[in-house]
Amino acid sequence: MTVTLADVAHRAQVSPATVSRVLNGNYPVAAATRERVLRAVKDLDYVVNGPASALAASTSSLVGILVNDIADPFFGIMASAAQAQISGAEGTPGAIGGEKLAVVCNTGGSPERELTYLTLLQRQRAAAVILTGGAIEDPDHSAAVAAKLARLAEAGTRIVLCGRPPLPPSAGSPVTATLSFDNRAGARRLTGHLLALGHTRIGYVAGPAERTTTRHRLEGHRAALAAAGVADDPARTLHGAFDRASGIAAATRLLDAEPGLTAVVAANDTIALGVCTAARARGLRVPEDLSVAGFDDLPSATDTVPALTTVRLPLIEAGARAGLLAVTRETSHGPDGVETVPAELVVRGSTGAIRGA
Amino acid sequence: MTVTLADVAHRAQVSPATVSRVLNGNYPVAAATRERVLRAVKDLDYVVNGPASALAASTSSLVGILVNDIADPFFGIMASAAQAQISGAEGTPGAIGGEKLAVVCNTGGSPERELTYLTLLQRQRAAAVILTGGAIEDPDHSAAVAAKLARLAEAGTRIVLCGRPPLPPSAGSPVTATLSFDNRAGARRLTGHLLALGHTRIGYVAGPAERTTTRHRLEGHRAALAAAGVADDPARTLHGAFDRASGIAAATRLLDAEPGLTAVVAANDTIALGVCTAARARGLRVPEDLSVAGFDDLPSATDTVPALTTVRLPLIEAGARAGLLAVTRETSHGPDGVETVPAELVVRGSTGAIRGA
DNA sequence: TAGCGCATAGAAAGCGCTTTCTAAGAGTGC
DNA sequence: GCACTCTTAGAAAGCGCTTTCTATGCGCTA
Repeated sequence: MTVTLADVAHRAQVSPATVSRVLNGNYPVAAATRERVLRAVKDLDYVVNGPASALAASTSSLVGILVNDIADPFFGIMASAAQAQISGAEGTPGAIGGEKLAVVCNTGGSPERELTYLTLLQRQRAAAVILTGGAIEDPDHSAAVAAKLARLAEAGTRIVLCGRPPLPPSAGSPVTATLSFDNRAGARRLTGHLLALGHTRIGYVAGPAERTTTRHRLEGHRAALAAAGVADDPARTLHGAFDRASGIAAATRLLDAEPGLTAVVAANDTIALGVCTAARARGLRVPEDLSVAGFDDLPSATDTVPALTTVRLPLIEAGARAGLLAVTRETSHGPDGVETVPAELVVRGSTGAIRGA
Repeated sequence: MTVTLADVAHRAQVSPATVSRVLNGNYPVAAATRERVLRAVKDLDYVVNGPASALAASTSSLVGILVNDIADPFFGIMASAAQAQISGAEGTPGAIGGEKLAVVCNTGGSPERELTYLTLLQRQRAAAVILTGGAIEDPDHSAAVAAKLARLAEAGTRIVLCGRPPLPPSAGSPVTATLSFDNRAGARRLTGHLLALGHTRIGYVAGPAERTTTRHRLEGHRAALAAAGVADDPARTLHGAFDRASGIAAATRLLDAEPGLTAVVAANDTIALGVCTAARARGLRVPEDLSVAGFDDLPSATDTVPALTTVRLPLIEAGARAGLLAVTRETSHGPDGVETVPAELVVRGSTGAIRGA
């Protein structure tokens, strides 16, 4: 049947214990012995039995990356960076254990599936779990997630939040590290930029109401308006999904209701692209007739003409850092294990001074 | 410490064997006993130890979905459909085992990472593996993949190809089922459509040269030209990546070299969107001055004005079917387990009759 | 009433690793 | 030259399940 560790041991003329030690590299083995074992491994084309290994060591080599929407580049970029980091982290100083299997789990934004995946990963005794993207703002669900994370942490699973707000810092929080995107500050700067250009009638296309990311960005937007003494007309804010169709629909409604808008801020770049499309469809030029701004600085933000003014989130860096924190003994800088990821304003062609200003 | 099956057995006043049987549902257990066990499971918040279970049963509940590019909606859509199907397939007639953990592994198009992931999934004794997207046309790599798949199949892992060409049908092929996209026929129809509109100077923006998908679509394109007796000028074909930037770059070069082109066919929709952008950037109207066509019929194909003429691939259906084949005892229709997924021409606004025709 | 089969549940032997505990040599210092 | 430490490797006991084999009790038929 399949080759087992015992077969390797036999061929290398050593005990199973020695083979295990060579493969896991956590115990001194004489160079000659090691060579012999590695040769036998290669000769027999031996592949470790993961479940057996996980059972004995009571931790597996699985790292789960939870994403809200697998088809959204925002998550794709982070997940891909995290995976690359984890795959390459084997030899990293401080690395925990050997080669990891980084896998992404798509919750589709559904609270139930988020919980299901967490349970499934718990069942697999995952080495680490990375949760990306905003959390769902439902008290019941948050509590259920927190409880699940506590169970995971108890079993030794490292937990990294990437782009999520920190969990309430209770004593003995289950979370290993949190990378918190500074959505509020970024949004504040973005709207501040538009205000500085003279805009005061600014529409806002928000994301799904129940996401923390949506709320934080909206709060930043409103804070900027308030700071500038500009009244915030609630009718100028519309909620939708984080996608292009949503941007088209919302922009259309917004401009129908108030054709005098001179700028529209979108909760992310994909929505912003939709807003641009909608604007052009009704004959408005960007930015001459309408300034449009996005958020995230996805690659697609520079695909259009003019390129999008947006807020840059270092997704690749954040994803990679999340991966690193997940599989090494490295601990987080920052108080309570929370690292704030900066959100930087990037001014491009899609925003301009208000006419006559 | 953590709750084990023995704890549950003790609480339910039954033997561990009975608990196992209740949880796996593969053996008759009296209703009353089952109830008692399920109560105990709930009371203790018991979660199966996946590795232990996998070790004893010599198969895990992991299903790996390999994708070339996690940030590409083409893969996102298929993967997401497959995941949804697998998560929901637990009770399906013919289902193999219980709840599965469907995870996606991003190879980034790298042959090494493809092999690495396959090995890692082998190590985890995955229940099934789904390989999506075109294969890499390198004899060494193909052989290595085939060998790896053989090892996986030997260990009981089901293997489903989705959007890949069938493996050479050797006796005892390791592949459980193949969903082969009919790229050639689709491409032939698409170019046929342009020829029917009177176009003869048609540019082609191909994908990466080493992918089977690229080759098949290009072959279809050329077959259509040949069938119409239109000479195929190799200079009109440019290879690039499957992304928008590639489309912009290639279209620019193509139109610089031969401004008289009246149509450009792209190897996929994302490239086509880039072609549209490049065309507009040089003042060409689509479709009046230049017809543009894509492939795949991604959601973004209808986001633009005019919407893209393209070839529809039923990605959701294919992904779901792949998921089903992966986790149920269902076998593939079609000879050698190969099912051909049709590619249907979708005519929209981005293609038009040649001027004066 | 004896005997048989069927439905249900327990006992126990692993699955293939990891890791603790133990042992055997090989150096080293006095 | 002897006791001691240090390095290296083996023996063996599980890790928590699944599953085969076995046992029990019950409802039948003859």
